[in-house]
Parts: sequence; C-alpha cells; structure tokens
Amino acid sequence: MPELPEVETIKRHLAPLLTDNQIKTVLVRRADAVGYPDIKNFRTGLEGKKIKQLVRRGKYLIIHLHPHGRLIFHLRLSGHLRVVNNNDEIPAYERVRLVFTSGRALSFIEPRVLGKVYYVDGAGLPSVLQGLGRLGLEPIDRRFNGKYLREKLRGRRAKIKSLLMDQRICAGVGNIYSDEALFRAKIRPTRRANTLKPDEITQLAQALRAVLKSGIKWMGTTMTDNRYLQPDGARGEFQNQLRVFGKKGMPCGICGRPIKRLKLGNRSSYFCPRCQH
DNA sequence: CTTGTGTCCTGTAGGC
DNA sequence: TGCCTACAGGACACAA
Repeated sequence: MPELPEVETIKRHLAPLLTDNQIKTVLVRRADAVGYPDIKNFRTGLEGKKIKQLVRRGKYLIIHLHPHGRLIFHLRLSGHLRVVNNNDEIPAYERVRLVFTSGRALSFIEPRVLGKVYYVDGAGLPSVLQGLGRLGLEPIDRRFNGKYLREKLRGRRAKIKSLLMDQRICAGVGNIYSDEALFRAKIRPTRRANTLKPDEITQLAQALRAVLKSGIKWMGTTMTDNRYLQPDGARGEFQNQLRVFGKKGMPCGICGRPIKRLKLGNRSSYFCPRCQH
C-alpha cells in the first residue's frame, strides 16, 4: 500500500503519539505477521522498552527503542498502523498490538499478512531484512540527481519503470509515484533504460523528487477504496494531484487523449500515449 | 550480474 | 444469491 510519502506521513503522525511511551505487553494475533525473530523473543525483546525515536528509510518505518533495539515495520500492500485506547474494540485484521503503560496501544493491522513487523536487537540486520540494508538513495535526498540516476541506469536494458521501482535504485518509489514521475518527465514506462538520453534522465530525477515531495505535502494518496488512511483515519489528498494513475480512459490533462493502462510484470501502469515517448 | 515471472496472502468488485 | 475471475500503494526467490 504505502510508498515513501504515505510512510512518511504515518511516521509524522505517530512520532508525537508514541515517543516516550513504554511497552507493557505485546499481543501477537497472527504469528506470520512477525517477520523476525520468533514470537517469544519478539515479545520479550519488546516488553519494557521505551520508544525513543521514529525514522523512515524507503518504505520501512523504524522505531528506535530505549535502552536498545529497533522495531521495524514494512506495510507492503495493505498494512496500517493506528494508535488506539487499549480498551476500545479491536480493529478488524489486527495482527499485532503493542500495549503501552499509558493505556494506549499501537495496532498493526494487515489484512493480507504480506506486511511484517520485526524486532532487531543488535546493530546488524537479519537476512529477512536484507532489503533495508541495500536501499539506494531516496529521491528526496539532496544527493539524488541526474548524475546519480544516470550512474544507476547505465548499461541497463530493463524497462525504466521496473528500475524506478527497484529499491536499490530509488528507495521508497512504488507503483503510483513511478507512473506519475514518468508522466511528468514525458517518458513511457516501457522505455528501455539504455535508450534514455542523459537529458531525459535528468528530467526523470527532477520529476521523482517533485512528485515525492508533493506526495508528502498532500499526506499521501488515498484511492476510492480507502486502503491507505492516516493513523487518525483521515484520507490523504495526493489523489487529487494524480495525472495518470488509475485514470484509464480519462482524458490526459495536457493533450486530451485517453490515458492507457498496460500490465508490466504483474502491475498496472498508466500513461499517456501522446505525451510520453 | 541482469531480466522477467511466479508466489506469498486475503479481501473486494464486477460479470454472468 | 452464488461462483468465478481480475485486481490490489510490495518484495523476494527463482529460472533462463
């Protein structure tokens, strides 16, 4: 579900609510929602710890604990996080709950159980989190520019969209924001990376930066299914800024021709056949 | 090393 | 109403 702007929005909402809270108990309602370690060590590792700081890297949300340890969430396609009163009704599809000494609780909701939560004690990362250790630059990083992207794409013959969604190249970019950046840079998702001119890659890097920053500003994208919601239940607003994603058959805002949809890998891609080359 | 495809899991929407 | 298929903001294992 969430890409970088959504996870960033979630982090900003949760940070003031969670910081300094102490974990009293941990309830695991679905064992396979815990990615690491085993359930017993997951619980004992967390109980008694205090929440120190929230950090986002790519699409990962990392919660630093006191006196040590990290709690890491990856929400994948359908994960949610909500802060609730521990006495309130249990949300549907809740998989893990952290109960705080304050009487509040953090609810990890994940209908599809693709998203996971991890507890890491030491400095290193378990193999199930190797993706976190291999992330490339985020497009909102000031070092992310045309030069960086050209180096990463050099010699690559794959379709550009699949490379934009490669977290080792563009950390935090997913299906929505890659389509939107490609539209703004006037490049088709199916273009082979090695056919892009240096100028086009510079435009693409700029577009990625702009789209992700705008996504954060508008607090993420909530489509009509409300699958992504902020932790307080509010919808995002970036869906109103979308130019192509989910707009099959609707007129392009620039040329008026209908937006096309195609399958790339197993994902939907949207683009304007007139404006994008 | 690179690329494309299948798979994990569950729910929902739409066609018949 | 029921059954079937397609689809879903992701990432990884695997084969070629």
